[in-house]
Amino acid sequence: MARGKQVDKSGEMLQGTLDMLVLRTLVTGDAHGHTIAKVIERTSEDVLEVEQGSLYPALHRLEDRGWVSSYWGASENNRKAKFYRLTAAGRKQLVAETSRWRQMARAIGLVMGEDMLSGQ
Amino acid sequence: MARGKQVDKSGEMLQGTLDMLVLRTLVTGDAHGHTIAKVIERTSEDVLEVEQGSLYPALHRLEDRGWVSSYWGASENNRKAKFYRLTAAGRKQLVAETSRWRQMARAIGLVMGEDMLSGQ
DNA sequence: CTACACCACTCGATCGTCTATGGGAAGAGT
DNA sequence: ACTCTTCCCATAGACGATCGAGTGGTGTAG
Repeated sequence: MARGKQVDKSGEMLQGTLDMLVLRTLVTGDAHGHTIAKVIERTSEDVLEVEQGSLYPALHRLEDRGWVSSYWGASENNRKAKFYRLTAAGRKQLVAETSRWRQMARAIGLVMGEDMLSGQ
Repeated sequence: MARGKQVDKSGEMLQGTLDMLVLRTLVTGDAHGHTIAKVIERTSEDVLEVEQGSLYPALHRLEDRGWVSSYWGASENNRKAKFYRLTAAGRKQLVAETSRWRQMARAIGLVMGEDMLSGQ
């Protein structure tokens, strides 16, 4: 098929939102990487795809910045797994990123000419 | 000032949406770079900032891909300016990117636990 | 004992954005 | 005439997030 390339894989469009999504997922409780990815994929109705090559760097990034902490434990399937817990700073960051996300989404809606509903 | 860095400039969060915004702006009519940037900033109520270092590469990118065409003309202020026009392929691309944007925004809303209003 | 799902991690490449910098030309003010 | 500001286009280098592909290890089921 003399086709060009399909430029859009899901993740490429909204770079920068993965951290927020991970943080949000951890509000429910501690979780390890594999689970976090599955939860995001499922709750997004499989629209979002979380690649491992994006997930683990993100997790380490969040930990470096002090937004999550980690500890080793056993997964639901009795395997060794690194669990992540949201820190106080992480909660603040989540609030900040969420409000920024809403602001940006609304701004884009304005330009696109929709009534996207500010939703506050 | 012993300040670190402010990680979030607006554009960094939604990488990939600039093309869509530019395309959308051109639906109204041909325009040159400087104007396109102003229109996006204004209609977004100054939430979005369009840096020249992002705008011109984006414009050239869009032209390379055949989504816009360009021609030299005179601006409203009687200055030399390169105008851009949406092509038929550009319109199709805009439709595709818009629907993708809506899908992603909705998916993120689901994960974030909001009722962001699917809006169709 | 083999196959597979689960779990973590890493590397190279790519791509879009940013900051910074360059130039040129019109119009206003001095 | 000169300068200053605003408008307008453009590019270079650095940066950071993502992707694709690959490594390695371990319970569990057949």
